[in-house]
Amino acid sequence: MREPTSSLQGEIRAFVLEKIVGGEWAPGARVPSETELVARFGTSRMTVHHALKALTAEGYLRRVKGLGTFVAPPRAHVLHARLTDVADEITERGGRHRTEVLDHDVRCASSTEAALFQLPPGERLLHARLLHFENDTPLQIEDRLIDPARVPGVEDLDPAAESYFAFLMGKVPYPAGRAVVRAVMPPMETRFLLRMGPEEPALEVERVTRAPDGAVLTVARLTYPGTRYVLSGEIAPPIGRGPDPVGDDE
Amino acid sequence: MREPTSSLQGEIRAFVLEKIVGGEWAPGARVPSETELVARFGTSRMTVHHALKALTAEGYLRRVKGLGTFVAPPRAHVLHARLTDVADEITERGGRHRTEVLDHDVRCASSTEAALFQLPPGERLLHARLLHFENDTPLQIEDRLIDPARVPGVEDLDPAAESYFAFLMGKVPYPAGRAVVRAVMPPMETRFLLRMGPEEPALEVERVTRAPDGAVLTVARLTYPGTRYVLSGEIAPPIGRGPDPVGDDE
DNA sequence: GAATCCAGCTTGTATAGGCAAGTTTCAGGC
DNA sequence: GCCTGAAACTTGCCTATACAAGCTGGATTC
Repeated sequence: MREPTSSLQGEIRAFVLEKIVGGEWAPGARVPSETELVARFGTSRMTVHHALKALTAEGYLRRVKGLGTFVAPPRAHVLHARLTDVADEITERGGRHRTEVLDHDVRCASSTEAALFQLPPGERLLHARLLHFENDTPLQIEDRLIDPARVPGVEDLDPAAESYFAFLMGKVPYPAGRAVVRAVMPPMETRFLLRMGPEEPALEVERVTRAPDGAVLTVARLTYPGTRYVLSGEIAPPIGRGPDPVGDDE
Repeated sequence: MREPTSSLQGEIRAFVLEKIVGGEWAPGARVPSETELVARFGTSRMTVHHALKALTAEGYLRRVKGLGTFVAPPRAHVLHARLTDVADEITERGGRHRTEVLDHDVRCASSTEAALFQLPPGERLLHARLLHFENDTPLQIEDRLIDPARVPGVEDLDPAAESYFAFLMGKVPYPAGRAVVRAVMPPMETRFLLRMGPEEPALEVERVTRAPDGAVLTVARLTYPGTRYVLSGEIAPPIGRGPDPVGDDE
């Protein structure tokens, strides 16, 4: 992470960050107060304040009104793994992507499906099952349910032409949600479709996508052959999001 | 995500964020300039400026000097999965944790290991293989290599008493690194140790942890029984980190 | 001794002004 | 038409000041 020291804020930021990641200031330790840093760097308090506030938002510091600034205790690391469109992923590494539609219908929600979507049972749900190929080798089975009432126009979409991922991204650019990653032994049909070996496990990513208001838009189960796909990402300390990053414990 | 409108910055932030996540302002669209928002909210420019800057750091906006402020194009979603200490994870959900040491020795690095650590071959490496139990049921095999030259005191650690994760966290609180998650069919010995079923796959997390200066500190391979463990996390748009969050493409 | 209050520290927030630096646009001169 | 340059706009950054709100510790008072 390169640190621009071109600005005064950047200088203060680099100074504090270096002490933290270098271990000189241990987690929980007191950081010099704003006025002390003002004296050290000869800047105005606002400049110091904004440098420290930025580091707080990034999870390195913890500030308590009336008390002072402290090095945040890192209790966990976070894996940041990109969940991209499988079509993008394939074309990005120079492959050829093709979609085969296995199932595509509108059904009435079963009781479990209705509970998942927090809808009354019997509500209409769009269901699609797609097989994604990379250079004519199957790479992913996408099993997806969508609430068509919340995603207008999705019923007219041709999944072979435009992916649901891209379509939903266009409709709801900033969704929330959860995902679960597991290792499974898939059923015979899946093994056959993905041309998997007799002992080969599958990596399964199941994700629930919600609109900003909390309503479930879509539930997707993505199945990959274990020998042909891995999930990878960067590791970093947790990042604060929004103006109220603390207030969880203690 | 609750939004405090108690402050003027919070009001402006909520106003802009609501337009973005609500889809009213599409990705790439122009956001009112600072002076326009000043006129609308009747605040000083700095107040508007800091509200917009915070949203930029969180990845919602993109600002170009001389041009204006725009809604950031969300190109991918990111899975934020916490990688915690198994011991913490188990005790947090009320379980009893116990560690069994399978292997614990100092060896000379093989050529592949040396390449992994970017060290000359034959350098001393600490190797440990641990079996973690939750209520006497095996949950994880931890296979770990550590560079003792970079982690002083690690050779005196008793892995059954304190986890390497916690020890390393104390030594290098803010590490960097990468992790890979895959589904595998583990060898016989692993299946036996983890008491896995005959057809049960395993979830494997392999992570490389580096010091802030880039040197590899430790490589860990964590193996879980597929039916007893899943990796889960929140999904959110990518977050900018540091003062230079863009500058990658276009 | 115990409770109270206040001074002195801390951070949070907002204001008003200024200058720098980048982009666009359009008028003017060639 | 083409190039040039200035004006007008944008964001980036810094300063100086002010007040609010929260915590701590010590002096005061009971």
